[in-house]
Amino acid sequence: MPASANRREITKAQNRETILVAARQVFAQMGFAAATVRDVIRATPLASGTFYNYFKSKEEVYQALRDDRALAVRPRLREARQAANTTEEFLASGFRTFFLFVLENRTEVAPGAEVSHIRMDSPEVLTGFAELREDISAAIARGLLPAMDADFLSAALTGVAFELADRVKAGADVDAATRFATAIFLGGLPAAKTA
Amino acid sequence: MPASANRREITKAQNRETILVAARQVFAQMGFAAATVRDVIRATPLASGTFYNYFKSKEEVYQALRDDRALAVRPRLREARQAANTTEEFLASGFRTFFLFVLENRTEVAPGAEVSHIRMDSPEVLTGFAELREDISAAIARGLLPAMDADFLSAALTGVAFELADRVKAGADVDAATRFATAIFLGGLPAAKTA
Amino acid sequence: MPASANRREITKAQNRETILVAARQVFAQMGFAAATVRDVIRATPLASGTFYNYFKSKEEVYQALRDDRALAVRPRLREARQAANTTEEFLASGFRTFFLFVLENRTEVAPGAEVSHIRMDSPEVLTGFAELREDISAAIARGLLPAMDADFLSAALTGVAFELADRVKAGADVDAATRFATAIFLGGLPAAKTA
Amino acid sequence: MPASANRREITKAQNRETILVAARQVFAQMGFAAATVRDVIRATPLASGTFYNYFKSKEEVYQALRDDRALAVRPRLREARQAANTTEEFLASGFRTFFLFVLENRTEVAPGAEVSHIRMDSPEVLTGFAELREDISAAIARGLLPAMDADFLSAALTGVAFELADRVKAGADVDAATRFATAIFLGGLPAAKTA
DNA sequence: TATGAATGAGGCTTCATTCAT
DNA sequence: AATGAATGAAGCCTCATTCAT
Repeated sequence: MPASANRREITKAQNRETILVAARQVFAQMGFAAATVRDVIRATPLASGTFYNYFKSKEEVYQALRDDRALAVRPRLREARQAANTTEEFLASGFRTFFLFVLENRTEVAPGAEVSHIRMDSPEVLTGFAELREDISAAIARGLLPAMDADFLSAALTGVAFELADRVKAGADVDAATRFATAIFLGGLPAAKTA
Repeated sequence: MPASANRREITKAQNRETILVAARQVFAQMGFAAATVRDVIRATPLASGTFYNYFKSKEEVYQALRDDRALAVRPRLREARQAANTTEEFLASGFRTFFLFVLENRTEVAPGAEVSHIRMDSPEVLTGFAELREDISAAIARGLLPAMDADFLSAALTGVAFELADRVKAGADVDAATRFATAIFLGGLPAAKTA
Repeated sequence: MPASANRREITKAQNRETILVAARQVFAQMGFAAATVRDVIRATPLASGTFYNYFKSKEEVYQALRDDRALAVRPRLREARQAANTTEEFLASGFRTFFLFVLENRTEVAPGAEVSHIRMDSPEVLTGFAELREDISAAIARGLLPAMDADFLSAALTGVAFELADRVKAGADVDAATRFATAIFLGGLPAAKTA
Repeated sequence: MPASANRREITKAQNRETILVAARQVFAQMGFAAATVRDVIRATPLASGTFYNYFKSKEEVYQALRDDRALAVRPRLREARQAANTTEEFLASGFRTFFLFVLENRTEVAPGAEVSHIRMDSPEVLTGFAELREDISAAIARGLLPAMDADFLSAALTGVAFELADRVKAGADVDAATRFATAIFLGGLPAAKTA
């Protein structure tokens, strides 16, 4: 009965997705620490027992959520960086891709909710950071970037990207943010100087 | 009987401190989301009811912890920045002060615990960010920094500072991190180039 | 699977009833004010959480108890009053029905326990009072009762009924109490005169 | 140091009174069952420990409250009944005195608060009921009332008095209520007939 | 005697999870 | 696989009461 098996597969995928979508809203609304499995279930048409057919805990949902996003953004970032032919392209396309992704995926956050930066060491996320370091090393090898501590550079790029992403989420212009971040790394403060 | 009133005051201050110290350890060990008020109380010689004479919830303790730290680091940062006579000094002393503070205040984190960055909008913390922006604007006016978007610059400095601080906590050298961050903002990647 | 759905419904109804029975005993034994939800649960084979699947608080159980009783006695009182063909029948059958009901439903009260008359304004109870007033007005219209303030009469009947019911619960004869109350309303003290 | 001892006595009496007044308001506002000793203390300028210099529990305060009121109304009722020279006077002055007392002593009740009729068997209250029975027996002996079951009559008078008192508290006219209650006991429904 | 913080028992409630249907 | 009520552990918090000052 392949058709029926198929149907079942589809339902399973749908239920998983239903839970993930609900969890994302709930975590955004009340914050991860305050949210409970019950809250996630309640935001769903499913029964409480059904949750456990898909996830073992809210931590696992959270991991899945982050991994999904990491999986979604990683290829885009990789492609952007690897297609770069100049230092400027390497930086600008990385920042721009990240800002656009953040903008697309922003969820309405309840005022007063925590901004939870839960630790990011799931394999999928760690792979994202590893890829950044790899791409940096490759770019240094290709001559796109000067020789330097890839770990420090990766940290600095990440920090600037995340902080400016917050400004973008708050309404700042993607192009302006991209130009600013790129300028800093290309030439420091003098390069970011207002005309 | 002022002496006796004093004694009471002292005990109260000690109890409050006892709770804060315990909370800091507990949050570091198990992560803020997983920690409970009970866990904090258990890490204390005090009775459960006593906790509620000082804080209403674990969120309130968390706020107090952050505010205490913000209050401690803010004057040091301000002084470092305001004493600067050159662009390099402005950047380097700010970064170095922050890295040293983070190192002094690092708490042993249980492996696998979340790194929770709960929302940072308490007055004390917000004041810290506001002070950074003020100091940037003042530095621009003094000619220490070129004219630019103070909001973006503040975000970029903050991002680099926090990310590199993580590396410092993980064992990176304070001087190396300071030099790297300063070089990036002084002259971009070329300036951070390995000799 | 309607049978299985049925089974569940039955279990639910049984649980609800179990709680109500336990609550009634507990309230009678220790008084409503002194009783706790825990006491009610302990008088039950159910788990603590189960209580909250049925009631939100002891107040809600209390309401349910009173409403159940109000629902049980109201039709009997209505029928007794509406079947009356004489003033005496109207009064006597109302009092007798009430006394008998109270006797059937009396719970052993621990000596020293409060007799708590929590507020009686749930819809079911209020409807009981409204029905009495309606029946009084109808009886006046039918000529069974002389024209008078239905509100005052309703209050007087209620007061006499409840107070004499206490004597009945304490062992007084239902017939004697019924005769006395009826006589008072038929002809005042002279009519209640001992032979 | 008699003056100072005196002063102390006065303060003690004032504190006791302060607590009683606060307790009365609190019980009226939230209902006896929901009220806590803490609530009473909070409605007071006194410290929590001070409460226990005067009362052992909220039950004891409640007793004191009722006893104070019973002590206040009892002589008035006795005097009213004993001064009566006719059946009508006996009834009317008893009811009127009670209604007036209730009106003077009514406390604003929070909507939705329980109307708690906690058990009334403190010595002071029981004495009030005993006095009513005594006065009834004496009145029968004096020929003011016909011979009848003093217990039933006491119950009926009490029931009518308390129920009509509720109407009086709700705004009904004291004279109208007195006339109605008196008429019922003098001649039953016909005597209470609207002109 | 008054004060008010400390105590810890214990009531209240929710929660994650199980499991019979 | 889905359901949703039952479970009871455990967190939350208040409370009555004590007691050092």
